[in-house]
Amino acid sequence: MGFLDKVPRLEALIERLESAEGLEDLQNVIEELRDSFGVDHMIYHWVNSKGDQYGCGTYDLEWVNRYVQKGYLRVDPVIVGCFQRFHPVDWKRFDWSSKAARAFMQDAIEHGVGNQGYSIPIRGPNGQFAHFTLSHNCNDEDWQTFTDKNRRDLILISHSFNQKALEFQPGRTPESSQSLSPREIEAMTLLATGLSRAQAADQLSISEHTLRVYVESARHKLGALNTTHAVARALNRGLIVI
Amino acid sequence: MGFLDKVPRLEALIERLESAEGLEDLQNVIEELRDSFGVDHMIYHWVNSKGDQYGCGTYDLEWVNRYVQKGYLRVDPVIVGCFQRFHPVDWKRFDWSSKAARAFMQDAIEHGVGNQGYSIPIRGPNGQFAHFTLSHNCNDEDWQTFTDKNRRDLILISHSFNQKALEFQPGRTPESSQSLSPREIEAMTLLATGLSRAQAADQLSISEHTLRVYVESARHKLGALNTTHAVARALNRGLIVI
DNA sequence: CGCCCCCTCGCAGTTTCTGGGGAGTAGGAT
DNA sequence: ATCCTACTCCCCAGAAACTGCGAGGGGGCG
Repeated sequence: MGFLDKVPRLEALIERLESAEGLEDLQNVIEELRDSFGVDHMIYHWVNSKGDQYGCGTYDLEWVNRYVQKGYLRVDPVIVGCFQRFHPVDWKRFDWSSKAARAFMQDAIEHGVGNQGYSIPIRGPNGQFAHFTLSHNCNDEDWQTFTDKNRRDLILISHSFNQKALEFQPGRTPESSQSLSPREIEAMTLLATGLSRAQAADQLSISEHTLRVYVESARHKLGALNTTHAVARALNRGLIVI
Repeated sequence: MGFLDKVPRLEALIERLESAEGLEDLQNVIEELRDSFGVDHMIYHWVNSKGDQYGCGTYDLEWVNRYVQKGYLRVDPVIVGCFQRFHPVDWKRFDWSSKAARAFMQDAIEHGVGNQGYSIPIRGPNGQFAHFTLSHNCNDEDWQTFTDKNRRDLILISHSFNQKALEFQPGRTPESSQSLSPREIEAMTLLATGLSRAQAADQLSISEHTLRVYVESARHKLGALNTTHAVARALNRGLIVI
């Protein structure tokens, strides 16, 4: 039975996904998902800008290691393309024109990655970014048919998968956020918009000294080392919005 | 017929949504969606870093104006709560404990917002943030039944809606092409974590002068007035993660 | 009533940031 | 081949921010 004839049952798949009990189990889940959709590979890949990454999926371990070791993260058009997009996208629509990208593609195909691919960008709080990707070996027409048919189910699955992955990801849970006083919020917000302390104080019609007290206070509450750090933390915790 | 008996046809709704031809038409679409689901209100609310906001939905115009004029954007637990979350969330799970939040809620209910609500956070490239929200007047049990039943459809609809809204707002991502270089990202990330320039330079094993060049460069690219501003913008646009 | 937090204001010395300059290498793109 | 970008290093002087010390009034809460 070809992969076009598979009829994945969304309900059952999501139920299984939500019953997952740890990162190891997610690996089992993604293999089951791959089988349910009948494609060659399915991958969840989480990444942040520090270069940390976590992934689970059905690629060869050798390829995964090579990917990490060669720093393909900064070359991979799937990463770059997903980062710029909102909606699911076929790999054909990525920019493969650069030399590095073409070399990467050739290397990938040699390591068992399919010639077709479909990736769903996912974004969470605090700039979290991931993508959920399917890869397969087939012709363009079949792939188009397949992705058209399963697009919505895949969106929902990728969402649930990301939620599960976030749950199991240590250190991604928000710290105990002590709230800021109204004045502190105002002061931090103005600084975050680029005003100097003097300008911000002027805008609030208070002395610069007073404003400084608010900023200091906010810094201490946030456990921040300096103003920039405090603004960054306040933004990250959603305490201020700019 | 109560709102629990409605059987919205996802296919038709999304088809209609994708045929929308402008922001004005999106307003029609959201009213049709509201009627299809049989709830009191449906809202799409887009927010950016500068405090600009765009919304369309079925709230009273008076309430919308009041919301903007009173700066409720900075108080609204729906905004704060969605900003910290990934998955759709019932309003009951937001933090309504602060005095400002309770005053806001009372004001909202007096202006026709329902006592129940369900919000879906949406994030796009470059730190774009929005939420898709339903509000209704009913008891907890009915609302739970309704949201459980329609959760998946609403996720898909909110996605398509956001894509459409993005399409019609090309100016939404004006400086999107101004991405930061790898070194600039590293430098900004370190500053955002509280390090001084000297410490950050040390960590990158470069001279402080060089680091300063990166920071300056990033500042110019981001159109920021100072380092704190630049860090705030980079965080908001999802260019760096801490 | 005392306690704690919030708001407001002040001084002074030290460190850091800002905003100009200039200069050279390497790699990719056109 | 040439241009452009990214990366690395250097100087200087003025402006701004940080650190740590202080003060007092107001409001809510047990």
